[in-house]
Amino acid sequence: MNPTTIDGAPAADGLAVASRAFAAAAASLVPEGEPVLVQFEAPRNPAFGDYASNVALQLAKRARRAPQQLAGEIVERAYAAEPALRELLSEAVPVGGFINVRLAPAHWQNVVGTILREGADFGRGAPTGERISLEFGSANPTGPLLVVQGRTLSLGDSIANALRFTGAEVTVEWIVNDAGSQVETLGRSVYARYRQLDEPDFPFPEDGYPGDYLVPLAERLRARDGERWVAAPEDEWLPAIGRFALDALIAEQQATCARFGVHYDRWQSEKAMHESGAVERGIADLRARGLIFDHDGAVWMRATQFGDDKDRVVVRSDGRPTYYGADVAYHFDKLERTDRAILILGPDHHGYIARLEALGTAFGRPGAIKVMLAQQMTLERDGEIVSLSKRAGTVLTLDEILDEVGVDAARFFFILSNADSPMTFDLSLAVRQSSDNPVYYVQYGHARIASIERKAPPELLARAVRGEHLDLLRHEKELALARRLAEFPEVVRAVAAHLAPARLARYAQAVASDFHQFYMDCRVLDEAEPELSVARLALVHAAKAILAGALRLAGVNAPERMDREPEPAA
RNA sequence: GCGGUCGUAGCUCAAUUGGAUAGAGCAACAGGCUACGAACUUGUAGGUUGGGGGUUCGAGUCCCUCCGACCGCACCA
Repeated sequence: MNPTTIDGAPAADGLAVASRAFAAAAASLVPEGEPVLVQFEAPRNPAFGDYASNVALQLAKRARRAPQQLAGEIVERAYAAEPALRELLSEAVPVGGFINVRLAPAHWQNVVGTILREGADFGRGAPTGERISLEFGSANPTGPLLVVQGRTLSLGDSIANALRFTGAEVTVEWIVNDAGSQVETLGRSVYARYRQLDEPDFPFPEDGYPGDYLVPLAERLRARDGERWVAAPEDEWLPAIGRFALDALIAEQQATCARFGVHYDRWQSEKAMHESGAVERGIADLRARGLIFDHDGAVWMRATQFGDDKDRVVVRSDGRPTYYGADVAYHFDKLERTDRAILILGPDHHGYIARLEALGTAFGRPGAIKVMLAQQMTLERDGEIVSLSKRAGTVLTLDEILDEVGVDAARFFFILSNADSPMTFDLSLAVRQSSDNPVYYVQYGHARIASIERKAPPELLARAVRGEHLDLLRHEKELALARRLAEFPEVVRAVAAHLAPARLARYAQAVASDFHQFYMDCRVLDEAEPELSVARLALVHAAKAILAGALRLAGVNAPERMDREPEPAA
């Protein structure tokens, strides 16, 4: 666990000084042994101060003393040894074995100054050189993206942004399942729709992809090729139409991703991996490691060696690689290019986790592959559960939802809960475009600040941006807001470390809430007090930068103004 | 049957990975605009964290065991 640090803090960082002083004091109170590491964390309850250390609790057993008493002595000795603490801390109190620390206002004033200089890059990590592959989305290319995939896209893109913010080099990728029988099924389905344009009774394949969404494709096919496939033999039209449909649907999926603000660095074709020999290379690597055996004419991977419940076929007895075989190759390739690979899979791929993570170990890189599961999403409309099935032809596409609620509301909503919690999406709420959606709360905060700045005398704003008079920020609400802004770097790091974008959304809400509360109590523009106005303009300017930064990581716009739509007549 | 994920306020979800009195939003109730945007804000109410046991200074979090929901158990993808 890493001790809490505050980015951009001045050299005489109160927390760092306190940390060293407490460590020295604690060390003098316990018998010789391992060095004492003092960690601070922000307590949930603000009444316990800005930061708290549990060092006394952890040392209690070693020192054979009551933690409460130990904490008291650590504080005493630290103050005696480090007089500067009296300036840096406004208080340090032992309570219940914890040591609760409150930093002096100057600390938070300095944080505001730092944010003014660095903007939304406040706390951005220097490049670490770590290369990470992040795969998510990857729907079958047999239809449009559905609402459910919106969740994965939002989660994945926010995680990618957070990882990049912390200094990692991220490759966002999508595997296109363009090999295998589903392409033929797709080709037959489109062919049937194509024939049905003239012969409504032409039979639709039993296992074909139902719904009307392939009809426009069939029409495009006829516009392009006319009647040429009607009399053609199947071995001519099947590959041609399969390819045509695949290309069209992939392009459609890519367009939806782009509209949703999700950019992919790599669209990896599964077919291309087969054709380039990549699959054979990956399997050969495993064979060289003694993890492959032949049985019944097929090629098997010793998956049980890595906790899977049975060994897995990678090449069928007819010589065609399995889906897992392709994944062996894909992850062999990922690990050659990057230091680790993260995947977000849908709940139906659940049984696949062990097999995929095992590949990291198999390739000699234990822990290098991490699979996270996006739990199921239940859709609800008017209090009733909506069952959506691609097979049954009842679909709700991501594009349809975006038409209804817009990209911002959807992106924010989908990261309000983490991947591992099952989620219920209330469609009637979304369709209402109601201000219930928390994204408007955050955006409103940003727009409100923009409005203040439009109203502010330009020379005052200019002085504010230069960070003048920050020492006037002493009001409780001012300091509370500044404290919140200071958390930004650590929040983003936590999002990246725990792959938990919900924290980003929660944090954005907290910043907006602290701003709104400040706004109620503290007037920013006050002609009678120009210097205080400058200080407060500086604070809200910093808050605006952090709000914009958090929203940007979530893929959401930070508007300068918001226009309320008129309430629809009842 | 075997295995996995999940179970937190009426609803939707959090909880800094083992920390203090489990928090937000929505819904409910009662207040606040002749000053910078009321898409805001203040307060009230709402909980045996599915049940039980264990580990320890300390458990929503870790272990065991029941209950329940979902999912997986292919030479499909």
